Amino acid sequence: MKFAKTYEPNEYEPVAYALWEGEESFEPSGKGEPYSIVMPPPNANGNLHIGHGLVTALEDILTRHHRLAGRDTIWIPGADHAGFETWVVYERELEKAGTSRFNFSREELYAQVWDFVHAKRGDMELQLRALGASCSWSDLVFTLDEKVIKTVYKTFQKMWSDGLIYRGEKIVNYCTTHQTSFADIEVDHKDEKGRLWDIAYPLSSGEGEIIVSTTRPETMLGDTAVAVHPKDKRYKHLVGKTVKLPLTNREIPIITDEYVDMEFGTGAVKITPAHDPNDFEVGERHNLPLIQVIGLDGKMTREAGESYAGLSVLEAREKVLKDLESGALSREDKELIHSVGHCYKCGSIIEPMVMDQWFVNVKPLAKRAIEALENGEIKFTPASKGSVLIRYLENLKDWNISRQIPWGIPIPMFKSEAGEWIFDDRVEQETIEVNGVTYTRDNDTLDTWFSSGQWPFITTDYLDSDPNLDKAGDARRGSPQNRSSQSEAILGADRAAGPASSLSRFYPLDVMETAADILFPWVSRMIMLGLYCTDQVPFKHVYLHGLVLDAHGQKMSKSKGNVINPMEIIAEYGSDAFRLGIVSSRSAGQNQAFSLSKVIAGRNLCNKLWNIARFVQSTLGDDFKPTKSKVDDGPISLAENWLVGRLAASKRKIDADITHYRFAEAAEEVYRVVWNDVADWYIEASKMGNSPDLMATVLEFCLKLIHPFAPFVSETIWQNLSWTDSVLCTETWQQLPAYNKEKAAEFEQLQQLVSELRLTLNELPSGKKKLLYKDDNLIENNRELVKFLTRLSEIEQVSKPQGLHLATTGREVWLDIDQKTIKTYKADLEARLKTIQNEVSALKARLANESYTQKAPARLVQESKDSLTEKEQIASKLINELSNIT
RNA sequence: GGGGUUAUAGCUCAGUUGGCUAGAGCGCACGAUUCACAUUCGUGAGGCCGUAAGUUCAAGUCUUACUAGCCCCACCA
Repeated sequence: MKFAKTYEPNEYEPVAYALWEGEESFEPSGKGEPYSIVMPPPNANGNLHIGHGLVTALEDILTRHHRLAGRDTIWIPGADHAGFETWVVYERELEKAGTSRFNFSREELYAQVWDFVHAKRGDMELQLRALGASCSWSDLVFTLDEKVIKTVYKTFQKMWSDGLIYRGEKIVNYCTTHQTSFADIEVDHKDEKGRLWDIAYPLSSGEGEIIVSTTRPETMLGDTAVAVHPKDKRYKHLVGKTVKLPLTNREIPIITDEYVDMEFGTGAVKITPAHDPNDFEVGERHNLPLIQVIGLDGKMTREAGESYAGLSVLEAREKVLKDLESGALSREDKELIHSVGHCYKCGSIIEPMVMDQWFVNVKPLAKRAIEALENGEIKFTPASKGSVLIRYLENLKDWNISRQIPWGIPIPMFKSEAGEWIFDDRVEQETIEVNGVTYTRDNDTLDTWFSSGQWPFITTDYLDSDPNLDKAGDARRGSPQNRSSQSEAILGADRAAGPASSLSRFYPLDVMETAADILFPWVSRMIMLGLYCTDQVPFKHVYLHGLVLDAHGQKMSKSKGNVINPMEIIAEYGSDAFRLGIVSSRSAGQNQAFSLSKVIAGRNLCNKLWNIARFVQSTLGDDFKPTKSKVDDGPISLAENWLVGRLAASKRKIDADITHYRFAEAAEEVYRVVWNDVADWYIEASKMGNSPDLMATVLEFCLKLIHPFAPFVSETIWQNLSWTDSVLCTETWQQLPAYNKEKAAEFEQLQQLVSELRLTLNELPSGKKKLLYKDDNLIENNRELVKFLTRLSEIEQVSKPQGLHLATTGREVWLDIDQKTIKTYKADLEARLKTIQNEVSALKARLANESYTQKAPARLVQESKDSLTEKEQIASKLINELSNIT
């Protein structure tokens, strides 16, 4: 016997995975219609968390399902340099070592982080293997691979030429701790209690004052105006005059702007264009000067005044309030709840800062994306996310792609002394010379989403192959002077020589499966950049999964200590159990709890399957080989005919579920068919007689059904069977033999009989029971089977039956028991009669309703009638039986 | 402020275009048993499907309002 008594996942899983890798089972077959998924690249130097566990399970199910279906399937793995995330980790390492980023050049830092990441890289890939990911390892892409950078620069250059990337001095979100700017979407807004202070600004003329309300008094040092609403009558007479800014005595004008809310505070707002996004816009409209009073280090600048320079923002606030106490602070401060932006990594308050940065003009990109979405070119699961995305795109503002961190793709832009910017990809040089002019490199790096937004066509090498985009050009490098129609040429620049990539057939992707919370930062970018660079949507479907919460529905977090590590679950229950468990009880887009009981159920299913295999192999014998071709070897017994029908129906249901991304339902169906149909009925019945070849076919079919969900146990069994010599992972579906529907229906009748008998026997006192029947061919022909399934001591045909008539079975059968026992059973019978009578009267009432009989479909009406007749018969038999009990 | 989403058994969740008796896993109760499996087998008890109204022959499912929760977006000094 090749099958050990118990299935030990930890023992078999690595063996199965090694087999797959050795056989190159995950490489695309090159045959059939392409099917492609690209993995959202996990952090190269991190560990996988439970969310990755879900991603991997879902994407692997899709991949294996389609591979089994004969598609030319690829699942492209990736590893993310995770720009800012990794940088934060590395900066902490530097800190631990007692040094800081400021002691190294950009090149040194880049090299250090590279080594740091590569030293830690690999864990993540091992963990993906432990999860059973059947991804094509030879096609793995790291987000800093040469081909990534090459494509990203092409895109950058094209966008620069098209005027979609521009240099702008704008107000950006800035973390003074990490000393980098962020995109709007990276800022974490929290409602916080703040204080609102009223400060009197005296008019320059010396007569009167205007009181402004602010939550940030320290920024008044950078005020360049006071604004009121143009319709505000209270201040009409003051508009155009100037005030003397307290503490600095600078004169600033009183202006009007629609932005001001008359209802809020005093209705007069101090305007600090350098440190508030709204004020910045007001400043632009009114040509106000910018005075930067907070530096990039979070300290007050010299412009803030001698006595404030060098103070932190909070220290400056204290001092300003103190200095104002002499009179300008006009009233008691008030509390208010307002939203404050924080760095999503360290929690520092985000300072709006005016900086020179690279921006993407998103309007044209978003417009095209919206059109594609409205045309239904991409289907979303759940569907509502499509319209959510459209709304987001409609309101999208220009995108800051500059980051002041060394770990990332360098921005390929150089500036001359005269302030002229040019594109050049020689980023390894600090200065370059073009036509005798020296240009200096911009030291910033690109926002990671700018490169990962191009992931679908980068990973499939699409730009290197599409003949439509391959318009050879010689414009290797562009400058802003000739920003004409270069862009088309640029993309084709150095492609003409290269061979067409074999992966390009996989673009656009069939499905992009990812977390719902990166719909905006990632999915939106992929759609915009995909359309822009390839003229088509990057994927046909988007499936979004929600957060995996802890067992009580709480978000997992290190601080709460409720983090569940998928590797620990795998170590205890096995990878298959983890996959089955995490996929169950979960629907698209929904944040749902992780339930260990589902993992346990999954483990039990693996055990059940293992034991089915043990039973089958031992029944067939250790040297079994099928004698006939599988298709010809049809079912013989009633149970076999029934089971073949069930398997076919089950496969249809699972196919439909997967097509509609109903993973949990598909997994539930696998569980049901293996456990209930195969183990509980077919295997049990087969103990009373079976067709060996069919039994082998049934097992094979089950293994294929379950393989996408539980690849390890199914492959391990496949490898151990005496008659298989292939790899299950790369198998395709076989046809099931034909079956006889009448025989299948007869088996269902037997099932009903067995169930009724079991129920009745359960209610009766224990002991051996004999079943009597009069004329019943079904029972006659299946006497041994019924006896075995119900544990009856004997089944006999008699001419004069006696004992308890089992009316609810709908058959002429009796349990041979004495009157005394029957009497004890009377109450149960009465209860059952009552239930049936209730059903009868409900049916009668329904059929008495003319609206129902006239308007409901005839099929339903007929069903009601049939059901009524049947139940009335059983009821009358029960009444008859009860009357016989004395 | 805007948008999304959820409410079904003790717990975690299914329930697709309305169709009659609302399902699963785990848990619980009762019973069984040792030759596929105690990670087992059989049986059962648990549900005014959040509240109120409406549409319909028929509503867990559709509509409206309400209540409670969760999530996302947003610059309110």
